[in-house]
Amino acid sequence: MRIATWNVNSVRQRIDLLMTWLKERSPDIVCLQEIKCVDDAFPRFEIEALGYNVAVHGQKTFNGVALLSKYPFDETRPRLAGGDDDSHARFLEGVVSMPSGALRVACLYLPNGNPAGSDKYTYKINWMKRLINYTSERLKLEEPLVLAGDFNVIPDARDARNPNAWVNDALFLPQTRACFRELLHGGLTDAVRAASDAGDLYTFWDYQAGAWQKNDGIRIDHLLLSAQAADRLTATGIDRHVRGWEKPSDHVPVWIDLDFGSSRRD
DNA sequence: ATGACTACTCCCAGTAGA
Repeated sequence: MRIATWNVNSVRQRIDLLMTWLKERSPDIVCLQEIKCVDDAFPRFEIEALGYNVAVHGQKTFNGVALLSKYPFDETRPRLAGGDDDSHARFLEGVVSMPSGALRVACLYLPNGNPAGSDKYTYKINWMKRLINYTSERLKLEEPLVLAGDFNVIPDARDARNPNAWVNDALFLPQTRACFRELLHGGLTDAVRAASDAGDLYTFWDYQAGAWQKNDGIRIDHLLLSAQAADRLTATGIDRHVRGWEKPSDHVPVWIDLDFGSSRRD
């Protein structure tokens, strides 16, 4: 079972690269962020033709998330609990059935939060608290659970090529990192970090100032696993070569393999 | 260095991203 996350920065601009990458990496479940379109404008038929079930939670212009799955969804649910006045399309949960039981995947696009000290930062921190509450509820189910998406959090100095450039940024402020640690301490494993202590595991390079050419990257796209998922982890990967393709997103896909004992990659 | 680049939008200068 291969599960991937990718912030595509407009699915309509990225559809050709998305199709190429789906064929190359053949993930079973994909979490997409920043699709930047309403549900009806999502290129669902092309993706369905590759054998995926598609669930979309979009909005006009900004944000928007989607789930693709080769396994049929038992359930999909948009929106993160606790935000009655939150109109941003940033969260979509899906459940599929494995022989051993349910597998739950939450696709999320956590707010950027810049500039620090603004209403946007307050919104980010409140959103993280809602995510912590959601996680503590779901962990009670004692199921395989994967939180996958663009967290807009640099967890640690080794997750940035130039950490000093980010010290006043909403992605790296102490309060942001404290919320992320609280999320992990609730019982989640950062899959990429479970597999490697290396630096240079970046998932985002800015379009500006030659960031890609200088490898001035940060690691902000994550897959966080419940114990029942982490016990099945066999591989992780970051498809950084996709950043070098023509007309790339500024983020690249990140993926994990989970062993459920009977699917095609186990 | 008030920058740089990309994508969006009642179409094109302003907003957002990170």
